[in-house]
Amino acid sequence: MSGLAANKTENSAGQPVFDPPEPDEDLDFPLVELFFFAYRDFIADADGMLEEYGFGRAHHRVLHFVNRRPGMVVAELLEILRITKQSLGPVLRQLVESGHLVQIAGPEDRRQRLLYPTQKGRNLSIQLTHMQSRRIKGAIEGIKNKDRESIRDFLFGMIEPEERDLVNGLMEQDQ
Amino acid sequence: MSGLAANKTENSAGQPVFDPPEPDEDLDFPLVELFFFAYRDFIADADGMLEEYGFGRAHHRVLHFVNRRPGMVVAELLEILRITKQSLGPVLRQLVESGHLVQIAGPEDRRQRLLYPTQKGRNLSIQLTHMQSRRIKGAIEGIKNKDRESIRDFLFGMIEPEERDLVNGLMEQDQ
DNA sequence: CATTTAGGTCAGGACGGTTGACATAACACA
DNA sequence: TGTGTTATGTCAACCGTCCTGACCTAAATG
Repeated sequence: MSGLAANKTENSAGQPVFDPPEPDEDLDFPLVELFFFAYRDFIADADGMLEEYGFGRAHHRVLHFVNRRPGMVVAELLEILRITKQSLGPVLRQLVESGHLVQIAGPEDRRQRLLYPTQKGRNLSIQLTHMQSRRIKGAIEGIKNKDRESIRDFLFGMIEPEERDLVNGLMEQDQ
Repeated sequence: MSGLAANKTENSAGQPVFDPPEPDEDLDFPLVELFFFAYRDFIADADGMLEEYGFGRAHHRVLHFVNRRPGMVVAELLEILRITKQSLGPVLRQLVESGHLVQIAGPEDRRQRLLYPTQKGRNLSIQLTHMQSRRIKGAIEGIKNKDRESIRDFLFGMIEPEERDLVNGLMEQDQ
C-alpha cells in the first residue's frame, strides 16, 4: 500500500486527500515561507539576550521604541504597539524597576508620564538593534545587486497602506 | 522646564536620560523597524479569516505546512515549527475535528500518523496564501527595479545559516 | 464646579507556548 | 520470544502576553 505518495489523490475514511497545490502566479509559496522563516530567525537573535534579563518580546518592543523616541508618552507607545494599557502595565513596571527606563512627569501636562531610557536601557537597546542590523547587513551583502533601496521599498510596500504615514513619521529622523 | 527636549541630555531622580541614538552604519533602524511592521501586517491579513473558524496563528502554520507537504509525519511538523508535541496536540486535534486535516496511519511504519489536508483544508490554506501573496506581489511592484530574485536572496540571507539547508529542502518543489 | 483626559490597577480569562511524566502501539533486534 | 526503542498522544502544572470590564487618582479643561 504505497498509494499515499504525494502525487496521487486518494481516499480514506470517506475523506479525500490531495496533492500539493499547483504553482500559481498568485500563490507565491517561496516568498511567503521565506518571510516566515526570516522573521523567526530575525527575532530569535534578540530572544537569547533578553532571556538573561528575564525579559520577553514585549519588553524588547517597548525598549526599542522608547529609545527611538525618548520622551514618548504612554499613549503614543500604546498606539504604536497596538496593545492595551493593562497589557503594557507590567512590562513598563519591570523595565522601570530594572533600571532600563524612567518615567518623568510631563513638563507642560503633568498627567503625562514621559518615557526615557537610562544609560543601561540605551545600551541594551543598541546591543539588540546591533544584532538585528548585522543580520540585515549580511543578507543585503548576499544578494546580487546590492540595492538597499529595493529592500526598503519592498518592506514598506508590505505595510498596510493606511499605516504608512504613521510608520513614515517614526522614520523621519533617518532617511 | 522644557529641558527634556529630545536633543538634550538631562538628569532626573539620579537617573540619567539620553538623546536618540546617533545614526550608525551598524544600527539600521529603518530596516529593523520596517521588518517589524511589515511582518505585523503580513500576518494580520490571515488573522481575520482565521478568526471566523476560531483558529489562531498556530492553526495557520500547521495548515500551511501540511498543505505544502501532504503526507508529512508529526515529527517533521514539530521540527519545522520548533514547538513541542504537547503544544501541537490541541491544534492538530481541532484541525482534524473541523475537517481541515486527516491523519492516516503510515503505510510502512504504522506508528506514524501521516497528515493530509482535506479539500476544505486545502481551500482555506490556498485562500490564506493568496492574501499573503497578493501583498507580496504589491510590494514588489512598488519597488524601483522589480527584482524578485533580490528579495528572495535577501529573505534567504536573513535565515540562520545552519537552517538554510532545511528551508531549501522545503522549497525544492519550486524554484 | 463638572467633565474629560492621562495614566494606573485589580480581577478574570484566553491563547499559545513550556517541562515533566506517563501510556500505547509498533518497529527492531538478539 | 523478549527487550528495548521509537512515534505519537495525553495529563498536569505553569508562564508570558495579550484581552475586556470596572474602577481609581491626578490633572487639565470648560
